[in-house]
Amino acid sequence: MAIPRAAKTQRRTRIQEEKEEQILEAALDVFSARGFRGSTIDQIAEVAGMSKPNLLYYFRTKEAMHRALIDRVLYTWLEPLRAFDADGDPESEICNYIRRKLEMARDFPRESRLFANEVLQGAPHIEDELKGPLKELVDEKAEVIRTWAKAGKIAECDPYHLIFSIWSTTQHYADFDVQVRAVLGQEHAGAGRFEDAGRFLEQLFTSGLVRPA
Amino acid sequence: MAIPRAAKTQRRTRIQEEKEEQILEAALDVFSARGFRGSTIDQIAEVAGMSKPNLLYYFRTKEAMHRALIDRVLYTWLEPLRAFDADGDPESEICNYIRRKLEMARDFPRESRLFANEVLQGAPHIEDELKGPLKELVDEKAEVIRTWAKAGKIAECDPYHLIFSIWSTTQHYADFDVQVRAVLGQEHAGAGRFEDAGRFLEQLFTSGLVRPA
DNA sequence: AGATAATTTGACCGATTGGTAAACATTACA
DNA sequence: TGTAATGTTTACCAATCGGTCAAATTATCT
Repeated sequence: MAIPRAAKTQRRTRIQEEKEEQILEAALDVFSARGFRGSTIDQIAEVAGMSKPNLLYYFRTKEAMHRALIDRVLYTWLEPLRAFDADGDPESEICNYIRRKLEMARDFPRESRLFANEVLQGAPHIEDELKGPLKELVDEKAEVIRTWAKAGKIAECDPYHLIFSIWSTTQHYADFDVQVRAVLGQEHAGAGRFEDAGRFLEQLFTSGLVRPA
Repeated sequence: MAIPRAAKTQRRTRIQEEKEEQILEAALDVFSARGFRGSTIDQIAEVAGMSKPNLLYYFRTKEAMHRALIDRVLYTWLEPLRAFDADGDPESEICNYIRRKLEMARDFPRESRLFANEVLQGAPHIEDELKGPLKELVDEKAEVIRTWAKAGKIAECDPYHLIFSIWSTTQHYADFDVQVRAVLGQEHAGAGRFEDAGRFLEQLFTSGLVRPA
């Protein structure tokens, strides 16, 4: 008889790791493209290349799959902000953050859309993560920015809204990719649009916020 | 026998206008909160306060409702960009645009989320609108901005990405409202957050892009 | 190899989905 | 007021939903 899933934390088979990997990869595909409610287990099963009951053998419910996916992706997703260094040079720290966030929008658009879908629909499954770990991290980094401003290293500004504006501008290129490409048209919607965006955003944020020496 | 719906364009009863209004209002509620696929006709019917078949008497399908809603909201939604005046003062035109977009994020968050949901999931129902009317409008306004830059009235920058950054930063406060409130916490998430955001964004965009006299 | 545990599948379940048919009720207008 | 058009509801449909179950298959270990 199959082991109850609670016991699986003890030892994990090679098959378990592979299959759970496969499933979460497929789940990322589907959830990020259609949102939680708009996705079906059958769709994920098809993308993962396995039968629905087989998929439900590894994750008992649709919600369990979603939660596992969120947990796996959230840490990575916050990495750029975590790397924000209080001892670094303010201007280059901000530029680095923008650049890294933009790279993530380019290289991991599904992860971005996964969260966007979730937050957009009221964050029913990640409210705790937002009010807990996320808020704490942002509070910490906002304090760093405030310190920089107090020291005259950057312009006085609301650090929270600064962070929001970096999030929104960069993630826009992942979440609203279809719109960006439609507006830019075939000529300018090529791979170069991320470089263009990077140049613009660096210009926007540095000359706006960082005082010239 | 009931008139086939195609003939309804000819004359519209008072009841028709009222009910269609009711339905679209309810549809905006539901679609904006759950996305197209995540919404059900029953939910919309319940919010609208009528039975499902009654609702389907006015809109034959779920898609017809969605399309009618998009059509009705799109024009209004683009109004602020349309008001962008080539003959105005660049700095105040940009500030006005930001302010109006922010007001819309505050006063019409459902409309913002409706489009966000749609675009986020690949814009299956509004691709034509994006590549047609939207692109044309943005092309026109981008040309205005370029002219300003050429005339030395504002800094040289990519006009398309400037527009994108205004869209993303302002709409962020509607689309990601839950996240914004979670991060700001109860103390700072009050009604004042839109004023704070407005101040920050004006600072960001003007001192970054508009050359001092 | 054989026993045991782990994995996979097809058949199936009740609930919900988008949508229909037709009877019924109401309105508008002559 | 009568009647035809309009509006509303009840009952229903096939398809799909998330999820279960037991049987069949495969991997693991002695």
